[in-house]
Amino acid sequence: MAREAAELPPKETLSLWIREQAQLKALVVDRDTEAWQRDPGFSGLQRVGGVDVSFVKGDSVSACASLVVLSYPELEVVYEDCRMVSLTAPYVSGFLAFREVPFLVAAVRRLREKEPGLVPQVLLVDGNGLLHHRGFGVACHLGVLTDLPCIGVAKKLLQVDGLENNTQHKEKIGLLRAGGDSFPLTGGSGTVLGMALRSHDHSTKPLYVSVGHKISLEAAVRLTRGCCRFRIPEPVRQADIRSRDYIRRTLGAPTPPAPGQDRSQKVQRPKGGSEELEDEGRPPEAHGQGPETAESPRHTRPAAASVEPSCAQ
DNA sequence: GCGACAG
DNA sequence: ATCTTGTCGC
Repeated sequence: MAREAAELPPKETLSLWIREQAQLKALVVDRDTEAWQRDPGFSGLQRVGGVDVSFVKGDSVSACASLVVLSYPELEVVYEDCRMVSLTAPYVSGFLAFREVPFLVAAVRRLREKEPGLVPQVLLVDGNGLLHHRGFGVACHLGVLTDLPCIGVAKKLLQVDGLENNTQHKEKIGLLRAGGDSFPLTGGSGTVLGMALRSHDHSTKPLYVSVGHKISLEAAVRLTRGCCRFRIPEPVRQADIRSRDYIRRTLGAPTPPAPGQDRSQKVQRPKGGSEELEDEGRPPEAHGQGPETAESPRHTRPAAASVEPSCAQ
């Protein structure tokens, strides 16, 4: 039952969110902190993570949050965690993290508990880092809350601080000749907020890379490039593919019955009729079931009186 | 009224 | 984010 789109938050909520972003932003580290980041070939880097959230078609609440870990430099998936979640916050440009990040933090926590040896050394995040209205995009947010190095990888330019996807910008894109070519995205303040990167020889549309946490912009761009078999970096791409697949497999049985819990969430299975093309009857497996929900409405809780990272490495 | 708007 | 399979091209 597709719940209705969450309404735009009241302005008090937005001001709380802005305050929380400002407090957490003070904790961002925008330089290399790990030895492998300085190495030309990233020697010492073995695991790169990717996160993504995919949505159910007619439903603005149900989604699948996924975390994958790939080996480096082989870029083979060595860990996958997909989980259905119930989003509470609506999408508001500039506040993406408040919608998605609680579930991504939870995924990282599960990984730390179950497979500490597979915790990634860096996370590629679908969205921006410092390239953001207030310099604190989802990649920064997730980085601070997990204390993991994070890179923001956006597919579209966030037009902020004077940055515009205008004719001049498109001209610069046209000058990107080969995979790895890039140019800086300089905000009105003169600060370099990120880089436009041609991630692949056969890709015209650039990626917009920015620092999330505990990595320099130079290393962030170089690593993003090093993760691209196609336009989208493999960790993010795999997280996206697998979360979508998970949703497809879950659609036929939206409410996985947890043993011992007969919370009848009324979900009508497709009737005998030819309502829908069924996938191969693949029972929900591997990971936990039951939509999880972000704890109590964020907007009712006072902004972080304490701004400590919830997970320390 | 019109344009902008990461995912 | 999502709506959508096959098809054309390198």
